[in-house]
Amino acid sequence: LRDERLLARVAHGLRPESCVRLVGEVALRPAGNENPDIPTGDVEVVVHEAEVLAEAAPLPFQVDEHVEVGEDVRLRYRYLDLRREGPARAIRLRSRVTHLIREVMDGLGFVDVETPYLTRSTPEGARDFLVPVRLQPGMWYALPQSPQLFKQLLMVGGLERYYQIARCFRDEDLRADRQPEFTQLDVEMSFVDQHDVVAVAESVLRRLWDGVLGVDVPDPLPRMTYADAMARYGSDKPDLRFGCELVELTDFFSATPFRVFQAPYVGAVVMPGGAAQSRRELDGWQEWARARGAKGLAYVLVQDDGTLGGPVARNLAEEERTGLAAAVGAAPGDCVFFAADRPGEARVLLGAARLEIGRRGGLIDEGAWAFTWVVDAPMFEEDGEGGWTAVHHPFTAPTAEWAEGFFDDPEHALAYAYDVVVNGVEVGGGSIRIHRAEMQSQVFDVIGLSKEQAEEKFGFLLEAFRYGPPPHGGIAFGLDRLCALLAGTDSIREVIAFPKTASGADPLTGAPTPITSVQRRDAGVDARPQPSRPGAPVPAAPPPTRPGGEVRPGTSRS
RNA sequence: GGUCCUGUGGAGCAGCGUGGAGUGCUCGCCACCCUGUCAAGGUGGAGGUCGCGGGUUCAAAUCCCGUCAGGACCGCCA
Repeated sequence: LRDERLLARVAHGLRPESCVRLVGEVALRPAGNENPDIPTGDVEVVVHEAEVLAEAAPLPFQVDEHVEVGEDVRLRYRYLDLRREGPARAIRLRSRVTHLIREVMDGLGFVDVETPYLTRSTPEGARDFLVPVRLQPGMWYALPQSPQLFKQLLMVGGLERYYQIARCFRDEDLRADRQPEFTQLDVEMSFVDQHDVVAVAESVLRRLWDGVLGVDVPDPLPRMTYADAMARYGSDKPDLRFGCELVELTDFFSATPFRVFQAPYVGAVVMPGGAAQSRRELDGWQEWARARGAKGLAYVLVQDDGTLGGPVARNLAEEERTGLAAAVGAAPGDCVFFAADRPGEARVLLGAARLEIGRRGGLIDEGAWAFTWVVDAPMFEEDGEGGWTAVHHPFTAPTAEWAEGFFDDPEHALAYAYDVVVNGVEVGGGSIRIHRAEMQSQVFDVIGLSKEQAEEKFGFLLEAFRYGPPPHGGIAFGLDRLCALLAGTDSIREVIAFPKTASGADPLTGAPTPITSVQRRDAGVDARPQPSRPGAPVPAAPPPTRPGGEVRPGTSRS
């Protein structure tokens, strides 16, 4: 269209978000018409030709940074949402991240290998997503929870340095930081110890934070032991952007008359200025604690004159009241929260309280980056039925100190297992693997896995390990969590192009959907597997073990 | 499996505690007017089974029970 009046009419009738082709001259705006709020605010286009390539229907929501839109509507029309500046930036940031990762890994001589997405179910750990196999009615693939076993096979295969940006699938409940399919940067290396893996991981993090944010990451990153993290922060992924460390008071209260504090462990965390809270707020903490399965959250208020207030104070002995503030490092005006229980449970509760104190009190420096490694994780934990289960996975090697002793003292045995934590978010985790058969069978013994059961689950890996496997170890990063951190968002949905909602649905496509009876028949969903088929044992009920993988998901455990 | 929050024209909210006419706000949409505009301005208009089902009541968006959907968390998630 060249006629000026027609041009004006076309332009006038256009809705926002229509797709147009314009021909004209770019010119500086006349004085006074500049708009400093937009990138193109200094120039304008004097149009002399216009064509509507595709008109936009009235929009379900305004594609406009100034309007808040609910997430369900955004995801239903994600293609419109992605036209907005924030969402578009998050997706482009992710592309930048994967690019930088490939640069680093390639530069370090790593080989990018794709492992199968249609693979074998391992009946423990997270639930598998299952895929029926038309060619073998009644038989099922599982989508991988991680490429863990394949990457170890690649080490046996002599690849030496493997990485992959791999999709992983876990059929568990969703969270702000958990999707049923998510992406891992998966890494495995041969002839290495923990320091080598840590060094590679740090170069990835360093490049990402520098390349995306221009932020220098400390070199090397700080480390703390798992035991330290639990004792000081009540978490295996401590947020180190603020203090408020846990204080153990078991000895302090060793002779207490207060029955509640006559427990294997008593600890406290101080809320600065917390004595000014209203009764309603203090009651709110009780509700908060009960929502996490605790009986409550005992507290005392340190009053301005140094005496103690609150319902717990009068239950304490005289010398406990006078010495308490000093023992926990509380000042007048502070509130002290207590937990008395078995150490694990109490510390987790105090750790959660600490985070809540940080959030409510505005103690967290939002501009800060607090990195740390958490190392020397325990090898085993109680399975709740009188036995032991692997904390990380059953191929995780004990530390040198525990190489001989782990079998006799599984409770205290430590592993070459390491997590990297950023601002309280576990972004990666890995371990050095066992590559010697004798040690491996000892571990299986500890977790109560018979030779036959081990054979059935991991036979192919154990067989591979008969042929001279190199010592190896690795790590995996949660790519979605890395991107969310770099993008400054709490939800990984923001850095996933088409994420799923809490019920596992995709509001855009409507997935999942029922299938037709024809699809059902073709897929062999209801067919019974042929028991005689070779290599297809009908799985027996699994013993309570938790085999391996990495990037333990977000929530803390005792 | 559990706890909590939310659900009101197309979008975002208020109204709900203490029941009384689908009431209100911001934006969008439609028409017209105006206009060197860029989150334009003016006038007028359309658009809602208050998520759904049941109950209590003379009367329910509001109170109760159930259910569905979304969100946060616990469990779960090697």
